[in-house]
Amino acid sequence: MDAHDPLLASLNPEQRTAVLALHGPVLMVAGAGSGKTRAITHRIAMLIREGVAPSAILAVTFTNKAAREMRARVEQLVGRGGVRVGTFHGFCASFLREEFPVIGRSGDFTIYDESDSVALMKKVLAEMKLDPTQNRPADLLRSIGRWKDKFLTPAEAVQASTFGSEAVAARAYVLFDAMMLKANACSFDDLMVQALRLLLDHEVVRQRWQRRITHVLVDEFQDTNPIQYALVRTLSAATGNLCVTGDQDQSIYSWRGADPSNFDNFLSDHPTARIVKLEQNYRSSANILGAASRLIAHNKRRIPKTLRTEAAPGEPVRVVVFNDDQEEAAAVADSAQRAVQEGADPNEIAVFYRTNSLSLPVERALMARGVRYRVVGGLEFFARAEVKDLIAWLRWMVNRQDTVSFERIINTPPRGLGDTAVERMEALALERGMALPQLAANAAALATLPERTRKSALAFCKLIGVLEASFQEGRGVRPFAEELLEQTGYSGWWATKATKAGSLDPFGNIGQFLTLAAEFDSTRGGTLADFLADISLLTDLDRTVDDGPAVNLMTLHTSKGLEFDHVFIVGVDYSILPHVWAELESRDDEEERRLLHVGMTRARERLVLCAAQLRSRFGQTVVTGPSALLDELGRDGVERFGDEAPRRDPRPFRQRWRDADGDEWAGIDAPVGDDDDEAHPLAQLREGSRVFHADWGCGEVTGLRGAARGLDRKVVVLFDGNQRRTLILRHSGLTLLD
DNA sequence: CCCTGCTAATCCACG
DNA sequence: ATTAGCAGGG
Repeated sequence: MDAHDPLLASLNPEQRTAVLALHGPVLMVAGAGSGKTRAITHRIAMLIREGVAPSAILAVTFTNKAAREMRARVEQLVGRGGVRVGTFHGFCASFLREEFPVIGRSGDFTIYDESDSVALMKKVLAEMKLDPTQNRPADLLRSIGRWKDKFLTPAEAVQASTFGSEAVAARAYVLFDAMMLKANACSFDDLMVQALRLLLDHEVVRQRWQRRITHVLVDEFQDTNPIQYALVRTLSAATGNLCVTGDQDQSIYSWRGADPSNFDNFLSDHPTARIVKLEQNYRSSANILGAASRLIAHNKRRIPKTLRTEAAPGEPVRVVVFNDDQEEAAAVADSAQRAVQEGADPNEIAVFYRTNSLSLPVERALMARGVRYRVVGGLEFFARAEVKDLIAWLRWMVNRQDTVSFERIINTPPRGLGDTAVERMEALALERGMALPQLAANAAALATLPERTRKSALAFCKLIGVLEASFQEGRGVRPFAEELLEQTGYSGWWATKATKAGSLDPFGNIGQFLTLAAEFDSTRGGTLADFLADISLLTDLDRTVDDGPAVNLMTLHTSKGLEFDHVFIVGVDYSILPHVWAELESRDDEEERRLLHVGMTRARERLVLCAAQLRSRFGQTVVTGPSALLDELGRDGVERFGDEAPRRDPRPFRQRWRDADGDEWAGIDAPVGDDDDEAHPLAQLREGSRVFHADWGCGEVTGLRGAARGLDRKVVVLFDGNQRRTLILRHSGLTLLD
């Protein structure tokens, strides 16, 4: 091959092999920072140069962001677009929008996110007459999700589950899916389940897509679940042109059904597959790579792999243990600020953490120093009430069967159609054999309602008429959204409400949403349904416009696939990493180790790992201390500060205890026997007792709360001077005055 | 029917 | 520490 070929010149021999293996099954094992994206994009460019139509190439990435980057790089290489690059969810959504009519469903379905699904699950529970506190909707949805990951139908799940809570979940699954169908909605899991079912059950569809797509590439293959693998396997079955890329050491999504044994399945399904290994690391300093490699070597179930580097050792990896999370946050913020002052690009600085809640102290510390930052990922924006309201209105305009959205908007803003009114309308709808939304849009049918309800319902009905009249496809999403905000009276209502709640900029999020709509109108364009399908699959990560230089904050999971010059990882604490819940789910620590490994290998030049002895949790301070994983980094090229303390004994942090009354509660230590506590002077404290506190003075106990017993209860005190405080009795420092 | 104030639950990760 | 959900008064 020609070494001067621009598509090959910049590649090492391993990468060239990957690029040149154009047809047939290929497994690319690519360690962190080994130039995998480069190999994939050059491979796509090569395919196009060899005459494959761009639209016949499907590249599946893990995030929208990765998809955008890959698309841009391919376009830059070949000078033209058209390659199908997207996430599994994105591909399936557009597939279903086109193919649902084959089975008589509308392509204008609504994609339900987690909170929408919870709302629907609550209706399911109501129908089943189950108590939502006993059967938590989110738990049921998780069970259903696991069945869906395994491609089990509701009927099959019922058959497979005889045991108590599992049987309840299976019955909920049956009803939930029926209601989803009625609402013409799909959950994130459904997108893949329905797409695969269509492909498998309908030969016409299958052949259409197998002809349409001749080459399939999958990135982050270690994080695919069985359904996703079945999807790409089916799509590529006719040609066998399936190229998967991944690294088992970066498998961090087993909790959503990802199955690393897909690697083995791929090889047994494709015996002729070519295996290419990329083991040259181009990203990190030798010290960073060394520490990360020593860490991951502690995993037992792993094919040993060694990443090479030609980089200099660089500065040492630093491990710092602080007294508490405040100190930790302050130190990280100081260090980031100093780096910026010394000329570093803030965009090249990142702070990672295991759980989203850990971002808060860091955010405050950065804010206090005036350092600009952005929180990457998450759903904060799309979870805002006003954004959800507006989306619900738009959704319902497209899909009148969407009950979850309907119930959100029927009385938003308030128009006298509260719970009782809606119940009455539901009853009437049932009587008339109509769907509720249908009824709401039908003036004649509403005539029999009681005076007040009827008036409100008719007004709503009229409003729908006005909105329908002003809705014209092609005029753009933004103008319609603006009109909707006015016609429904939402703008005025929200302004008063938000101002009362103390918001300085009540239209901030709505404005951002409108900008998003305007962007859609001016770039991609399309119907309102297209727009809704797009934004349903977006996270805040994708909404981030170029907002200038800022330090990046994100979870370790979100960091996958990214790289930064400076990386700080906070909260490498006992009970946080490995996270205790991972233990409770009887998952071993290997995935948690991989998670830290992923975070570490994002760093190019500078890596700092932080832990704290004390950390605030639910507003209270708990003892944590450095994680045992920090011992596995070795000494070579690693500098430690404040990390001499012995590790805590590995007792699960969230140990469950049962008290004398049989009530279960969670805590660090075993409950102190009631016998000991009985003797304590505060044990006599009752509602109405007079008490004294060193900081707050005298006061009166107005209540005792919480599931705990004895001195572990919370006590509410109204101090003289009208200050109300809630304290844990044992640590309250109160003196009983009576 | 709407608003207020109190209570209980929350925080493991993602599209 | 924050917030969603609920009971009781206007």
